Amino acid sequence: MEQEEIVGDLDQSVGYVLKQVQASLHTAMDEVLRPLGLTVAQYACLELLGQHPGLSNSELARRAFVTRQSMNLVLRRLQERGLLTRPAHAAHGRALPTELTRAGQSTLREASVAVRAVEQQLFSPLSQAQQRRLREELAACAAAAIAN
Amino acid sequence: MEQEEIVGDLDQSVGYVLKQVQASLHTAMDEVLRPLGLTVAQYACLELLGQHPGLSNSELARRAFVTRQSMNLVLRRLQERGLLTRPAHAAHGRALPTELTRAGQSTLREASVAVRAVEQQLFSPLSQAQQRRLREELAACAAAAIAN
DNA sequence: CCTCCTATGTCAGCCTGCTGACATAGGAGG
DNA sequence: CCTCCTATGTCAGCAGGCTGACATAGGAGG
Repeated sequence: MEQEEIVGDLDQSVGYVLKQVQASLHTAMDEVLRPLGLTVAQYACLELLGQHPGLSNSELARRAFVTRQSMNLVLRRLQERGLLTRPAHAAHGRALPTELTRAGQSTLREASVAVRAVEQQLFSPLSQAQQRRLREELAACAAAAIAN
Repeated sequence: MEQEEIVGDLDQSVGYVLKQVQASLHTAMDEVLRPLGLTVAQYACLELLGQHPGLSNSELARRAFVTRQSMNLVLRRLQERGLLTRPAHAAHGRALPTELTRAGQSTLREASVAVRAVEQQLFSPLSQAQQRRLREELAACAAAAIAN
């Protein structure tokens, strides 16, 4: 229908290409997570808790790039499914430290394997060295953006 | 509150860092576009039409990484504001070729300048050569993902 | 010529994420 | 000690995006 050889200026924009790859990643992740009954946001939450047990709702939200309110809903769903536990009352401040249950850890392991495969597939056009450099350069941009 | 020096495994994931940068870009774009009364999706639509006049709803949706239904709503809003025009009836198939009005082109120019500045700022930690290589490598991944 | 098959535009309903607001807990500073 | 100030959790309301569905236009293939 369209001549794809005609390369517009948008393909010259780093931001557009970045969005393109991110969209591909999100779609691919959604496809492999759906059979496990997980959304991408829910998976992100589990992965964060797997690597940093005891994170609070707000802290999880920041690291998953969503608001506290959205993360709150994610946590509630996962808690209903028995994948994680939160104390009813805060021991010290108001922050409620969250932890994975056995079931949560099990689900996370399954999901993590699938997502890792997806990621590996997506970045397969690049060598290991290229992937590492890509990650470092993107991390530099992210760090600068936060500092700003 | 948290020791940021502690680097978890997630920061070793290209996908996570990619998401981080993309989230920063989206937030920054939203901030500069809001004063112009535009959402990120609306800007994307205008930019696509500026570079490829006559694109249909479905084609715009694909290139903006949303569904036809979502793009349809975006187009309707922009049309109400007089920023673009669509024929009431299709000349040939069912596709309705969309074009920017003078007002649309004007708004696009303003927005485009602002967004370009944001992008330049975000990727400023990288040299021109690094940015170019980054874009090419990401484009390679995107192309492979589509081919798959 | 007639029959699939695909692509497009559109409607309805749902879910998710965000903004705005509020109460509360802890710490900083006078 | 009392007063801001910040951070957190949570509730309510709203906008945006997605899935599912339908009708229609055009082309492919027998």
